[in-house]
Amino acid sequence: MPELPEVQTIVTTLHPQLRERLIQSTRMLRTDILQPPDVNLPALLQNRRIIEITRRGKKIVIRLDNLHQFFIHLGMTGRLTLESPAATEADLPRHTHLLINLDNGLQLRFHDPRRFGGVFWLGADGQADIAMGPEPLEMKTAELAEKLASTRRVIKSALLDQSLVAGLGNIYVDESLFQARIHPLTPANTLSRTQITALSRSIKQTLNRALKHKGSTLRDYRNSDGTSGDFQKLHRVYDRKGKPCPRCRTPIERIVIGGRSTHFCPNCQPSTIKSLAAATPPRRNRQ
DNA sequence: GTCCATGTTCTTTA
DNA sequence: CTAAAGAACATGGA
Repeated sequence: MPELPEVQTIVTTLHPQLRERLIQSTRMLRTDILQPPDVNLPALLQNRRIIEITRRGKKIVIRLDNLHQFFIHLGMTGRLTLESPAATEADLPRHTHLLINLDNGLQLRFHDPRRFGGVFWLGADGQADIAMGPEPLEMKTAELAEKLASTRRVIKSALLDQSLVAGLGNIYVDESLFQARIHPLTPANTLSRTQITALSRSIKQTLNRALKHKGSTLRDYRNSDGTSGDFQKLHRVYDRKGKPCPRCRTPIERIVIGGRSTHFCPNCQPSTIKSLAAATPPRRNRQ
């Protein structure tokens, strides 16, 4: 759920509150959210000072004074919040998995009902960005072009692949493709130079607008202080099936691509492949 | 009961 | 062999 704008909002909020803080104690209420499963996280964090908290793709990376680091991934429903400690553990909200008590009397909490997220210990040598593509806000158009030329997958699926570009998810891919006027089923390696230039710009603009509004809250996402994002009000296609396109009033369509719901305007985002039907002819019986 | 969900990874198929 | 498509993961809300 949380994509780059949501994760960045959390990191931006948390950084000034976490930097220089001493970790006094750590409590794991569930151990199956930790990777690798055999590390003793409470022992590794005890009396360590947090140097900084940063973002890479959708990962929240925390670096300690001994140069060890770990990251938290929020998956679909994860929350990372800073609050006053509960009187007892029974008072904690259901699905709270990790508590980190700080020397300013506050408590960092990881909460995740579906548990698609988790805590990943990297230690001194682990790298947070193995198999991750460039940061979309920093990538050059040529970089995007090179990545897209290397795959025949449809553009919607390609942009969701974190090894291609890191940080985009279902919302911002749909919104970016709409702004660039690209049909989501277009094979990535058939995009024109002009389309790639437009896409590169659209991705950055979309993410920057979302950042200004502190992300999109559809259901689960909250900032670390519990507040919601605002950007869902400005979505042009995502979750707007049947509603009029803000540009041409044609009803927004919803289709499923790679198992993910995909929203687009059939008029503003025409398929450039003249006949998608002809490109994938009806299957004939073999032999 | 059904379907759907802001994500990733493992398995199967081509 | 590799790339791509599909299934699986776990919970809750409509």
